[in-house]
Amino acid sequence: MELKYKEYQQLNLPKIGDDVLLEWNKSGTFEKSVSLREGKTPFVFYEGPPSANGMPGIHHVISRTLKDLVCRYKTMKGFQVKRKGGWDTHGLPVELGVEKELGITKEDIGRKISVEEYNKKCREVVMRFKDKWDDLTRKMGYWVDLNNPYVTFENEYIETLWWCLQQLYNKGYLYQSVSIQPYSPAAGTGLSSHELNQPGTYKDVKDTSAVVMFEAIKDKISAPLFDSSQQAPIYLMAWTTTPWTLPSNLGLTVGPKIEYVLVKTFNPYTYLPIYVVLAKALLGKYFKAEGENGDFETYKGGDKIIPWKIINTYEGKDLEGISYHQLMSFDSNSLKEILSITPKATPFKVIIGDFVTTEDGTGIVHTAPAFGADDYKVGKKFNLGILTLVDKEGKFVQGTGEFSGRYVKDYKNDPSYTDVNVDISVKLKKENRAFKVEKYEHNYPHCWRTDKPIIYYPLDAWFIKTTAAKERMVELNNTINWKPSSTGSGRFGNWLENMVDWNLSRSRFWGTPLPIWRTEDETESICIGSIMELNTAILHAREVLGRNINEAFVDGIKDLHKPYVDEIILASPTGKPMRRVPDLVDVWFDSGAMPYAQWHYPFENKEIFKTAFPADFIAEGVDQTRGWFYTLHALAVLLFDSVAYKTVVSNGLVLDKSGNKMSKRLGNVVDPFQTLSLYGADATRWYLITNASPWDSLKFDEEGIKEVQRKFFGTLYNTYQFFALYANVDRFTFKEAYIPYRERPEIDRWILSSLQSLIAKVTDNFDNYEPTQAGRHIEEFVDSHLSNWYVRLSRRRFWKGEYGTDKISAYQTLYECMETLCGLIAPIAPFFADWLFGNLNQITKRLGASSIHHTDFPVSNEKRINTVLERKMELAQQTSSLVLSLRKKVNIKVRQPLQQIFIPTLDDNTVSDINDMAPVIKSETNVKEINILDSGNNFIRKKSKANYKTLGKKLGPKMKAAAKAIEGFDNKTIELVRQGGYPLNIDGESLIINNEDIEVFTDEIPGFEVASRGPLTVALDITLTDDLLNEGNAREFVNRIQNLRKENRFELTDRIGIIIEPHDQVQSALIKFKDYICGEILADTFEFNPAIPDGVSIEVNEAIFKVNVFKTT
RNA sequence: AGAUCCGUAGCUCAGCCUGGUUAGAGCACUACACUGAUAAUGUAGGGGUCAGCAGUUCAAAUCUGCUCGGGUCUACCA
Repeated sequence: MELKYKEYQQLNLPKIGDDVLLEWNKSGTFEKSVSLREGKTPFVFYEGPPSANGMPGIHHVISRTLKDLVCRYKTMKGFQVKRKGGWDTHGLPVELGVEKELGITKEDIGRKISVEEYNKKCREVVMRFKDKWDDLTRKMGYWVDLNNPYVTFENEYIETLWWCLQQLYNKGYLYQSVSIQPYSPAAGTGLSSHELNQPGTYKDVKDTSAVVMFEAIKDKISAPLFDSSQQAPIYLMAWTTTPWTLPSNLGLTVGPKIEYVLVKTFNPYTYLPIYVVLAKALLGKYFKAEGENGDFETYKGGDKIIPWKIINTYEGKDLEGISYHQLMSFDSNSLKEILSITPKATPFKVIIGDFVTTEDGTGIVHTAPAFGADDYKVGKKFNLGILTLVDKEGKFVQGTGEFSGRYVKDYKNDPSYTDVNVDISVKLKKENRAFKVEKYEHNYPHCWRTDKPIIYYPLDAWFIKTTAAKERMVELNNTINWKPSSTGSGRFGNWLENMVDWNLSRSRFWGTPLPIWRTEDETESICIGSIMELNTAILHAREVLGRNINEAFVDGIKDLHKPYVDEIILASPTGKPMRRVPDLVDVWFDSGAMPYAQWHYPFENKEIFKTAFPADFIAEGVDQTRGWFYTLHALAVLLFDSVAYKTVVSNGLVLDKSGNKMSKRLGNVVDPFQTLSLYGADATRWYLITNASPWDSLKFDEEGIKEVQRKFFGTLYNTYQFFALYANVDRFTFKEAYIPYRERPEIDRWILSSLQSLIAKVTDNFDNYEPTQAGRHIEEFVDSHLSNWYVRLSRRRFWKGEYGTDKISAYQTLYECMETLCGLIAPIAPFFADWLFGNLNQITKRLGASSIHHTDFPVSNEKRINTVLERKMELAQQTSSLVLSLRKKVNIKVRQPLQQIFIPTLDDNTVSDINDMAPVIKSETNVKEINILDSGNNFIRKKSKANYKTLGKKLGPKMKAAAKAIEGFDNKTIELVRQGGYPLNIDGESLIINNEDIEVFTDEIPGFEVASRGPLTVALDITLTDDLLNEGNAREFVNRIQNLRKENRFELTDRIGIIIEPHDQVQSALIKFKDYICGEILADTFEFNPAIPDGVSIEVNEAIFKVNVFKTT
């Protein structure tokens, strides 16, 4: 039995996906697509590791589609693209999940459950949904190596991380310091930003706020202040919502460009005369307008209106360096104490900070370096020192006067708690140091576990000195191709500009331990860079410190996690014991180091690494910009002075169809498995890619997938079905010689030209990482060019006539289009492409590949691109469309032939174009003649319009008048302008206008109904002669019989006989067109019989009569 | 608060870079038509202050500035 193209009942995309997937798995299609390119230029791709402790969502499908299509495309372009999968396994989400599951909190770890057991649990949980992920990966057609993934908790992986850390340590980039972090005194623990971003942590609360007055000291620097005031002291006013930080105050920060004023007034609590300094913009907050320049002499304490007067104005930077008296002095915050902590500190002065605003407060910021990140930063910059007068339980330390031991907030749910902030404010009021005390409502973060307010608190942490390489990081970032580019220059570039050192420390349990050991006095420390180094050091320590230590590790360490590493004691060069610092490193370090750690570099795979760094391409969600994209970049620059990736695509979020973020809470999460099984991977992928640019957020709507399924895949599938139907009849298997392009009919050359143009566009878009545009171009081609024009117009060629050159040309052309389309769509719709390719290639064996993914991407043959032809065809389409609209208007169906149409045109090119396209237009619109009314024809009325583009430049303001004048031109004037140099009179001024300055058209033809679109106008002659009516009846009759053939399920090639009941209205037409009719309906016998035995009633243009059709073969 | 993306028909999106005449397509709705591939298609209809305001210009959906609304990221503030 000979091979036939498979024909199908209906399109079933999910089934196609399943079948193709089965084939891929059986034949190792993915592996082969990589091995086939052995020795070719590598295209390096990095997989950002997902965490398998949560279920995959639909948003994972979009980013993975994007990654997959690029890798598939590059493979087809001849590169070898290895794709190593990976798993992110450490980190807080994992730990929080385990805590929740076990019903414990962080404090219980090490008490209720050993660290060993806890980490064992984490290790189990972290791969909980690996199977689900692998399943999704396969079903969505994401080709990535699942068999040899990198896993961040494995010893080899961690060993490379240690190596990286040691490199940084040796370069002096790894250091310990204090950082100000969110801290919960109630829970006794620092909080990560992740925890702080839990819903409900930020609450509106009312706190006691105070505007307090710091007394300036008169000296050389402050002289400009004192020049204008003599009698009363001068105070710098600052505002705080946390009065408990005031004893720890060490500075006052002003904005360099903010305008400040010195104001003479009275203290509203003590009524004493004072001078105060504050931002001019905030005067209104503290002083009533009526009091300005009031009478200072008559003022009495208690008066409602307090007089005030601006004495002088300063810029922030003029105030820098002014010293002031400490606001609240205790034993614990004496200068002596400050200097004992920071020996060369110079506190109690005015400093400059960019972060100061005039939105709230006074424009002068009370600065306590221990209790705010900004404060700490400027404190350090201006050497203020640091005071931490509150301990980790949240109470004042001893030596802080009457406040000693008091909690700064009610952390213990103490019913007798009194607010220390109020007491501090009262004390300051009494001391003439408060200007305004009031309740202030603001948004403040709370600990998600205890519901108590957090404070910002200095905690020890290890840092990577990323700021040391800032310039280089910015420089190298400029070489990275960001999609979209705004993310690179904006979000990412901005982030780099404002970079701070990378806080690596996490005080958790399940993560990569920081491999630093140090002596108790912190004078000696080492950073371990490999397992071997650690094992040697373990044994060395036993030599030096005695045989009773590290007993469990004499055979080497088995697991680089806690608690084991913490049990190891090493010996310092001077023979002192060293213990590991307790911190783990930020999980982002794990993933940022994946270019090295995935290959266990430099312990193994040095050669592979050389060819696999940096990446040519990575892609993740835009939320990774300051996550993975940053850590990859930072480490590559610090370790290798290189970028980590050359191109990065950041895709946007997937929202639900109403534009809301998908969340479990709202219940609007889309289950990717369900989507894939319902619509298939191809339709889902195609929808995700073509609906919106990857970086725009996508409103996910199933209706959109249905549309893609129906419109794009349905159309392409139908095109194939059509082809298969007739190719099987004619036994077309592409065995005939390829018919040269120039010998093919115009319509074939046209679609082939469009195809080559399409290849060029698609290639260009894929090369520029614009898959959305690529997909949309393909859609356009399949729908409006291939299916609804080429196939539609060529239909007859496939089923009529001899199997000769014209027919073979049609088959070859359509085949080539479909085969090429397989290649073009393969990156986005890999299953359908392979399925269609298989259906075609199994019969013709044109390409020696078993999968489209093993072929080369189509290359555009520019010689075949005929833009003139493409333009002409467009004109034919438009003309046909206009004629059809006219037919509709006068209600004459297309099956009724009409005699002629008229097309007025004044452009010689259009004349020849229309003539060339006449056969197409005639057959499509069923008219006999096309009459072109050219410029020589004077009986049509010409109209003119200004060419705004050319005239606007010349005329400027006179444009409007000119346009109006031009619209009034008659035929004669238009002709004069076309001859050139016509003087147009506007406002008494003569302007020469030429042919190119006007557009001439005509949209009416006397006596005819016309239709226009743009410059094109068509008129239809609707005169119906008897001949035309007869032919119309004949064609109508053919249509009815064809429908009957179809209803009776006759084969395409079945010959029939026909008996017709005579009917006056159509009889003559049927007789006259008998040959035509028989030819169309494949009838061998054709007879009339008034006594028709049986048959069905048909209706031809209101004539109703019976016919009987029967097979004769 | 800063950065960034988005705002065009009931819905999904083009057009904006490079200003120009009547702002387009698909979906959905209605009617008619075409079809021996079609769950397709064609024609017609309704549907738009192009988020708003101001500026530049002869001319603004398009360029500039501001405002508003939505998303995301970062930060969290005296």
